[in-house]
Amino acid sequence: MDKSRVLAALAALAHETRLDLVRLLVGVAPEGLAQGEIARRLSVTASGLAFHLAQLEQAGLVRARRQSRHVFYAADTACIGAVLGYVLRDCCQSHPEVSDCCRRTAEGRGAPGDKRGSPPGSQT
Amino acid sequence: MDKSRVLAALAALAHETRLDLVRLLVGVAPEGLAQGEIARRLSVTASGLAFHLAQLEQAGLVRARRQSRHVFYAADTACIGAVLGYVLRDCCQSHPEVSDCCRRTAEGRGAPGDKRGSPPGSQT
DNA sequence: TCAACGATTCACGAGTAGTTGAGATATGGA
DNA sequence: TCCATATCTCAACTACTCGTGAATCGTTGA
Repeated sequence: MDKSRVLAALAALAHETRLDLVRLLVGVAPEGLAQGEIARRLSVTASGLAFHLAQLEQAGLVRARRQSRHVFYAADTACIGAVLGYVLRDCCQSHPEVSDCCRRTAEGRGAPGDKRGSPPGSQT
Repeated sequence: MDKSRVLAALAALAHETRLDLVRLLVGVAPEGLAQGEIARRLSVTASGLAFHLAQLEQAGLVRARRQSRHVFYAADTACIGAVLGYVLRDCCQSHPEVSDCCRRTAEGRGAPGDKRGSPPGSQT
């Protein structure tokens, strides 16, 4: 897991459709879903879906598997975890507060002293 | 921490210069560094740095603080952790393998059965 | 007030991402 | 073989991002 792979993965995740794709595919991992079924569930066009799946596959976040006329896409849960772990360790040097907030948010507990209820500039 | 904030944060992180910025600023958190000092350390132009810092600040990943003629930028470690935690929980539904790989990578242990030494299509 | 310094903003051009529709390709069944 | 279905590829277009240099703004100290 090197820097360029992590950058590609982050760029791949930084799009609403692809984040939805990852959410959907992680939910059905490790079997995955056929492209047509994904298109139906997320209401995206076939060509748009192919584009986004290709991005995710190139970033290593999902893997494709042909089965007769269908192509099943499955989330690569190990790769997704490795990307998050890389950001935690290499970019954040395992900073205690980063790790702590990550764990708390992941456990659905939120931050105890969450001073930033709304971010500067992102409120509507 | 809603979806649009996470998307903005991921997009902000998905750039080499900004990932370097985050690494640098997390390393000196919570004090932060003045913009000129950051520019020197990372060898980027002043205008380019201002652009990237603005991206990071808008995404909530760093915070600016004026001190006389200097503007100090500090990483918002809680926000960074929350973004990672959101991806773990909301997008990956706390999938055990994702959490596991994340924890292992963050602890520098790597994955035990890492079948993907190199990703499909990202090797040079 | 003035000069020096740090930070910000602006315009411009190049490159890339995203969306869409049309057509091509591959597979399975009648 | 023919048709229906599933997936892929391509071109065209729009919109955005990024890097750069110049100009501008704000603060400080003489």
